[in-house]
Amino acid sequence: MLDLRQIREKTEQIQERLNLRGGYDLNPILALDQQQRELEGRRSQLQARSNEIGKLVGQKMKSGADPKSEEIHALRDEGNQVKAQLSELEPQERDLKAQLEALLLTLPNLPSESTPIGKSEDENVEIRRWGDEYLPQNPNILPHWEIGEKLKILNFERSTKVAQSRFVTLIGAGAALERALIQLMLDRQIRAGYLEVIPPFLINSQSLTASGQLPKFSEESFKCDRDDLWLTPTAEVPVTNLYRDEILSVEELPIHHCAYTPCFRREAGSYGRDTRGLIRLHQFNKVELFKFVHPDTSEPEHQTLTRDAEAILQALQLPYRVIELCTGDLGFAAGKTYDLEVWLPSSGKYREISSCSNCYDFQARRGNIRFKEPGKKGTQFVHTLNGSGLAVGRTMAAILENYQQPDGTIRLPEALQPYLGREIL
RNA sequence: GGAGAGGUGGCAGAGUGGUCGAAUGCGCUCGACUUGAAAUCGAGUGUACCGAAAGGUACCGUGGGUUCGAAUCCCACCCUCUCCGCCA
Repeated sequence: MLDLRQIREKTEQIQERLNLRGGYDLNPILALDQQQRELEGRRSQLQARSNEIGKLVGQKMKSGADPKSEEIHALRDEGNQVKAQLSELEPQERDLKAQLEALLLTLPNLPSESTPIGKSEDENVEIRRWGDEYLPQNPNILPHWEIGEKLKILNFERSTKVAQSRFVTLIGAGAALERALIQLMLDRQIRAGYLEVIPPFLINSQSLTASGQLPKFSEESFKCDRDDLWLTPTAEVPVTNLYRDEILSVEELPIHHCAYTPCFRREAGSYGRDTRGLIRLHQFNKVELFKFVHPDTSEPEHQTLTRDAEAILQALQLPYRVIELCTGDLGFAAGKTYDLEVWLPSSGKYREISSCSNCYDFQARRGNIRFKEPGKKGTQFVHTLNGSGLAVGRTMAAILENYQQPDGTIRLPEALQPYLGREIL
């Protein structure tokens, strides 16, 4: 959520930055804001008078005035009049506030000053590349779903029977590999200073609103209708909300968390895209990195978070590149994002395997996550950052392809071998 | 699912329908005393919105209601805890 006061005071600057990500009109918000504040002024004056009357009556009664005296009668009458006026203003004001809130919740975050300007993913900027020396030499690499089925470690067909398309069952070494990857990722991120959490996988609407999935993207998540609970689309949601409505002390910052969770996404609107394999499933595993930081440190924290995600790809010796998203391609809550893209030989392309975003105070404002600094008046919003470290299914896909040998076996990355107790799959 | 208890400030815990944003204790901050510390004593210590300021308004689980006036009374809902049942 953007700061209403900023919208009011720096309208043009904010409008300009919003335009970089597509058309958003601030005028309806400004109009509502003005009406609301005017109404609030009137209402609070009336309220003040009402309070005054209440006190006066109380004082008179206490000092032994006759409840039926004319004086008290007059006060009661006025009180009733004020109340009648209030009962007209109050619903109006409440309604305006709700409208205003609803509009504010639909505005995306502002792109940071340093974000490259562009309309679509075509204008994203490559920042760096790593691991060219690990690009596979084998010319006949099978797509990961083919080799996976051949090795009998992935099964898509039976999963469709059990659930739907876009689900997978991992079998034997496939299941073990998935677990090993999760374990390796967590081990390394914990060593890098992230405190592990396993949050609830079902989350309520308020949590989705705070992190930015609601109200605009409700069609992207699975919902349990009877319970106002949703299947988590990413650990970002439950982890952000761990500290919702809290005031942290400055010494608690920064908070670094890593979390393994399954993620559930409806993938509405992506019919026909990545229909085969592990790339786009309704359910996948992910280890997520998360930071709550002091605003002054969020830039460097973003860099190190990205490096921490990269460290996993490096440990697995998977070639990748780092892309900075342009203004037009930023996610709703993000102000600045680096995507990590891993090399997938079967498609001859780099594919997203991690997305590391600085959301600045956008989520903190929605979730009311603040901190207090001694010597400073009031509270400040924390900055939140998140990144995949990494998407596990896509990592498996990358391994099955990049490490494929001419004989159709998979030579496991060295870092992974201790976890599986073998070298070859 | 059945029965009961309860939701008040960072925590603990008072609160008769009227001056209660809320006693008291703990914690925390500052000051005094002390060579230093502890102990003791004194002062302070919620959040948000409006306002240049003075000040005003809101918040005692949430939403309604009664009343001139509600933390306190009424209604609905939510949540937590205990016991029983079921269950991994």
